[in-house]
Amino acid sequence: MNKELNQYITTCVPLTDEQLIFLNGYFQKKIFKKKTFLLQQGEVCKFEAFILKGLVKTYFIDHNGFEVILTFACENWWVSDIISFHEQKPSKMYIELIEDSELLILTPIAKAAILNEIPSLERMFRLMVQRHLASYQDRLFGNIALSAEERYELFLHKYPNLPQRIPQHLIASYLGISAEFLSRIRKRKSKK
Amino acid sequence: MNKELNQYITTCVPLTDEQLIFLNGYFQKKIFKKKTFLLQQGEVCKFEAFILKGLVKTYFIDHNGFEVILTFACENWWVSDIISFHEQKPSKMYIELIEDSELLILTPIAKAAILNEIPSLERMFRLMVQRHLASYQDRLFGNIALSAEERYELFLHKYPNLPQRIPQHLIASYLGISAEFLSRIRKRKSKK
DNA sequence: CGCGGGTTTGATGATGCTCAAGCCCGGTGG
DNA sequence: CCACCGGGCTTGAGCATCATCAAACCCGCG
Repeated sequence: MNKELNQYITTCVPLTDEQLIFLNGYFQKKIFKKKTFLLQQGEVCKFEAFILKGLVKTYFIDHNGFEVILTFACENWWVSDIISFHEQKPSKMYIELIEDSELLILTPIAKAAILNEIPSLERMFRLMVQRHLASYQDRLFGNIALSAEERYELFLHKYPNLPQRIPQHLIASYLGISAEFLSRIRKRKSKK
Repeated sequence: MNKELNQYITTCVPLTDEQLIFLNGYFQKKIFKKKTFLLQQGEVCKFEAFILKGLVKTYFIDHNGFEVILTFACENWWVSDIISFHEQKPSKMYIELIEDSELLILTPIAKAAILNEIPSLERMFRLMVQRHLASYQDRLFGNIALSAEERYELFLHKYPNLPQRIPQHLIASYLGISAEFLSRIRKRKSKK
């Protein structure tokens, strides 16, 4: 039984203790070193993972070979290539650890088994997908409507504890700007 | 019974004729004039709509009062504010018709009734959300990794029949550029 | 101690915006 | 039927934002 997972689940769906026990049995706790790839471009994503400890980035590679960060995920978030996972098609995505991490892994078979037994869990997974959707929607809007500096401020405000854990150049990539320009933004800020 | 809807559904989930008949009864066919708002900022979204005919835009308003187009949707697509609809929370979005349109409207109550009777339809709705997710993901990547001209080419390539139906300045907004700049891109293109 | 990855700084240049004006064209009223 | 209007598209000039490249710097780590 895992406390964090249970807490997360029960904020989405009310479940009995028996159901929680049943369900916990289908997750595999695994530990990974940083810089490990959980998924590489071309592979089919075979997991949804709940993060107990650590920090993960997901990204695409652009046509100059540079990373474009799609998401960061840390404690109490899910990480996966949702689309590749559900359609069992090759992914365009890389998922790589930024920190040593501890994950609860859910395979497609395990997920099917759980949902078969506890159909109301559909709700939790739907919420998970919706949260990702909302996040992409906000970021797309931000990237179009906001300046780089405003995007940075927003990022600091939304994720106050993350910036210390993430190298600058990755934050820059997430914001859609060059590492050099982020450095200048920070300099301007510190002068006030 | 509606042919287009049935066709769409059965490519997602195999259903019996009885199920299709049952299900069709829960959709309301409605006709709207262009420039009608299906949803405005602050309202709770009370529908998911399948488009039989016509063209719709969804957008946010930025802090200068300009539209930022999130999506276009036309025949055989769904339109809704997925998040507002499911959480029954006020939306940040506008949904407005670009053309006179014919829609099949599904209310939260009707959706619940259908899913209660035909649980396997969950799959179709999950696919709908996933397609939106994939689309936002691709656009976010494109907006970061690609130049305005590349984004425009990609748009023409992905939706070859849409550009004729959509005013330039809306396409510009969708691409995240000014109407003037799109005009220049088109001029450059035509010179080749 | 030296190495290497990350960050900073400067100089230069491209991309795309803003503002203002003109143009084209379909719709509307006289 | 024409004149006028208004919205969308184009064009030009000037400018802001942000990228690129190169060099220096910083600092933890082997």
